[in-house]
Amino acid sequence: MPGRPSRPELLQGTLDLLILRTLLPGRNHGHAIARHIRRTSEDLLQVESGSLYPALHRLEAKGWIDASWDLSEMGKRARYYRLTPAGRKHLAAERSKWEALARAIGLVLNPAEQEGQ
Amino acid sequence: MPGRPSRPELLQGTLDLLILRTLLPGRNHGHAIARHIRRTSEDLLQVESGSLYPALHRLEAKGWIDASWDLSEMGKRARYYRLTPAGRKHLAAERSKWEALARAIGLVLNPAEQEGQ
DNA sequence: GGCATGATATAGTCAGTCTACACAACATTC
DNA sequence: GAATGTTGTGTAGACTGACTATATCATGCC
Repeated sequence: MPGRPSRPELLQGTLDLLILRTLLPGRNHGHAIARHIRRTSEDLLQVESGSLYPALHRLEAKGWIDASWDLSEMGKRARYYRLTPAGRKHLAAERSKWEALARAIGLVLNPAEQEGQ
Repeated sequence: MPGRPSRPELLQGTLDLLILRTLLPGRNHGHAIARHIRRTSEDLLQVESGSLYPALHRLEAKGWIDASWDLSEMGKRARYYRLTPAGRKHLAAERSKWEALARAIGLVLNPAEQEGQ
């Protein structure tokens, strides 16, 4: 019986975005994707395997990425994922949705101090 | 039987933050809180009542806000909410959590282009 | 009476992240 | 050859919280 989950570190939906972005320069496998996200976020974002793999399967099912087995740099079998053309488009769309959302929330948190109530 | 929900506009957890922030200058009622969020976000964020009221009850149950009945500017009965001292602290904490998260995601989306892999 | 508006509320659905485990393959070491 | 560590993938189950849809009530107005 799994214990009490503390509330999610990551906001729902952003993980897909981070994974797709990580795959933009080229193919990669799950473990390395998680590592890359952790490192580029300066250890702020830690993607656990219980979030990572369901997300990868989800993205593959939707056709944003495709996968094939290969060997990792360490010589272990690993599943390499790659952005599909559709995934590339989707990434661009999700990215601007994120920018818009972050900006909107920023507006509420720090309003532009217009006059007129 | 409720229909198919399109995916959430808002990311999980952010609504609480927006509500608390809206109450920072002073007390307000639900309808007006939603209106304020919509306006200050330039209509990007639309909080529906099915999200709003559960969130208000949740925040009240946690002790971040308290409530009393009164009359709105329009002469209708309305439930006015006010930040508690604990809520004020919680807002500050949530706010910096949001800033950190947004920054972390920004780092992954637009890495700082350091040399070295 | 009928209708629009302001305001609060709840039921039920669903997506997605979390914790906690499990497991396979290989290398190293004793 | 047994134990151990590392790399890598995976699943089960719980939980949170936002969504759609709908209901209710009061007031003002024609």
